[in-house]
Amino acid sequence: MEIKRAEQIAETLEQLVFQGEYEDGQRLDEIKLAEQFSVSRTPIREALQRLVMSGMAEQIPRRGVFVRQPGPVELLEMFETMAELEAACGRFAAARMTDEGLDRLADANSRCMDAVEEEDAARYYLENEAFHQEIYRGSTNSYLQSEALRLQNRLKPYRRVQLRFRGRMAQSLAEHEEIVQALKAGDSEGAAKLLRGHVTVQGEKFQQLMAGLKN
Amino acid sequence: MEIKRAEQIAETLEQLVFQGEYEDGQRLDEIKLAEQFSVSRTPIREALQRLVMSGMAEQIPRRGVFVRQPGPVELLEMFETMAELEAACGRFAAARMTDEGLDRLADANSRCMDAVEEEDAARYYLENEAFHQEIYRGSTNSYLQSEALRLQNRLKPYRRVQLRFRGRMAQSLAEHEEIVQALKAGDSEGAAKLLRGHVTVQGEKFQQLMAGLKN
DNA sequence: AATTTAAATCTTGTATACAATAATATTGAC
DNA sequence: GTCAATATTATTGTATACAAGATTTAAATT
Repeated sequence: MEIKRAEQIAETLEQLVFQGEYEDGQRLDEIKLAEQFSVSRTPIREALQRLVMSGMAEQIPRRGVFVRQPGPVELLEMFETMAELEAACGRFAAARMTDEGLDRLADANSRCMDAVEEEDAARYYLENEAFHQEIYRGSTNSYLQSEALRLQNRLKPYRRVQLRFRGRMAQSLAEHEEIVQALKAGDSEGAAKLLRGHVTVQGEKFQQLMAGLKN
Repeated sequence: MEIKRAEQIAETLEQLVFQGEYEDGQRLDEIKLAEQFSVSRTPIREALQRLVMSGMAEQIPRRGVFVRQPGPVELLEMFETMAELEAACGRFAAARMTDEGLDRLADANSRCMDAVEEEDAARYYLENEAFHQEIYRGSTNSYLQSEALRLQNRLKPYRRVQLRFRGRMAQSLAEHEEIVQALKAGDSEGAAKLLRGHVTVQGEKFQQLMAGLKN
């Protein structure tokens, strides 16, 4: 592993935890990681602290830090919370989005449409992310926006999976269309409700997939 | 200043920043803090990182960390977000709270009532906090609960102020009563709307007070 | 005198050394 | 042979030493 500084190490470790490189409960050995990254324990410890702060690991004093992969229950809770955050963004966005913002949203959605036509799930995943981020931005509340971005990023690896469902992309796109209409109409309640449902479905699909894998 | 370990130092620093001990933009000098706490720079740096992570300070690489007191705009944004988080908690709580939870909520509210009768603002502040936390808990979503607790804690020093408004405590209590009724009735939409309003008023009162102080 | 350049100083970031505590192994008693 | 007590080892947490970059001060040149 190449030499990096603390911040980059934290990012890399996040990626590794996201990718399931470490399993739940595994202790992150400071010394081994220091050797792997060819640095001393100091920047490793800083990176580990960041992992702990972002909820991806747990620290037990004098024992070490242990990766904490969210279980099915916590994931469902996180999806539920994401749905509520997005609903909140939509509520504000409906009342506050500028014409430019609505244009950007329409553009983002048309790129989603392109991805569906190309049946490019990887691209849809990215464009969909951008679409939602445009709504966060539209809330005109940078704190809420950053919180939404944070959780979106945290759920990233789990959202990816649910697009595998047959017809999910097309359905998702149809929901997008409704959401855009509500936002254009300035319908706060409608936008909030639609976004809540849109994201909740993601969580449910994910749960279905997880349950399916267990059988 | 007494000797403490990193975690305690972080807590103490948070308190100090909360109390406005350091003004916005002030650099937190590692060496000076190390001397003040009678420890080396290492635990100080850990504590500073935690401050940065919790958004109470900003880190500029190779320059240092600087306290970041939220301005009026950001505070309004945070109150708005709090309102939405509480609304979300209420939405779930209305559908999920157990009888025991409802009992605890009623108890918490009656303690709020006691505080109002005693005209004890400090106590009302505490009991009110407990009342809201009971609703977070009632959401039966520990992730959402922890997020709500996090923001509630972050807004703590600013909520305190708005209780100074004449009649605010009594009005707040009346709103509580409505909220309890909606939760008991299982009225998700009602509970969400009431809580949103209840918290939004707090933010608005705070804004009024800030505007008043400027004149 | 003002501006630019270079030197010195200060500060952060990293590495290493040490201290304290937890985990493990070893020895002894029953 | 098993359990307990103690010694050993390993690991985290803190202190100190060093390296690299940023800021300030001083000097030199125009």
